[in-house]
Amino acid sequence: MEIYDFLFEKYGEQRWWPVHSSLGEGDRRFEIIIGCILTQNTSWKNVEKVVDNLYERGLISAKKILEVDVDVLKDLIRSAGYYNQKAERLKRLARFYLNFSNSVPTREDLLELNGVGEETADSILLYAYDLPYFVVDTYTKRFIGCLLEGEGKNFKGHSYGEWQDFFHSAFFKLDEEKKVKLFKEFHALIVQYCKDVCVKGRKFCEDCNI
DNA sequence: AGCCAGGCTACCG
DNA sequence: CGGTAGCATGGC
Repeated sequence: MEIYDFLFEKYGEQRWWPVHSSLGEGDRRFEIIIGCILTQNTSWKNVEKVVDNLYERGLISAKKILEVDVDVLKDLIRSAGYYNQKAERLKRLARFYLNFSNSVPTREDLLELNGVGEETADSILLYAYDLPYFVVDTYTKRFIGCLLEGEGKNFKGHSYGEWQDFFHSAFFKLDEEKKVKLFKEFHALIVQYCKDVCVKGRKFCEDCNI
């Protein structure tokens, strides 16, 4: 919690989602899901263009994504990279989303989808469905691995679940609503801190006050 | 010019 | 099982 407070004071609220707050409830959630897929191993800057692109064409909608021709979709999401894979993943997620229009998918439901791994599943559960799953990405591993095991290692040999458990157990006392709020913000703050201070390929540890 | 970005799958030993 | 090549674009 001390680390969280430090980061929040340093950077403030991160406001990741939604990108377009004028969307209706359901589409707003779907926009988050789209973002989770598109940003896989891709800078958010490149993804943002695509999200705006889709928004302007009224395609932030599971139904519309299913209707649009897959080659047209590929062209629209081009700048987010891996467009062949990601177009198929968006189609699968759109169908999935409609299937769960009256219920909430579980983590296992999400992981059954081709193109959804642990991080993407947790991002969707946390940011789109407001469920308390801490998201572990490469930044998070670098950040917390450095604090727990020392700087300069590659932090292999730990499973995704081990990293996640560290955060879950640290905040087990909070009620669900507070966890969700904190997990969303904490993860985004860690990303910001890593872009700013724990920059890959360079060592700015002398600038690290944590 | 080269490395990196809010990963996942398939396939290898 | 753990480890890794391939996927692709744009920014710095």
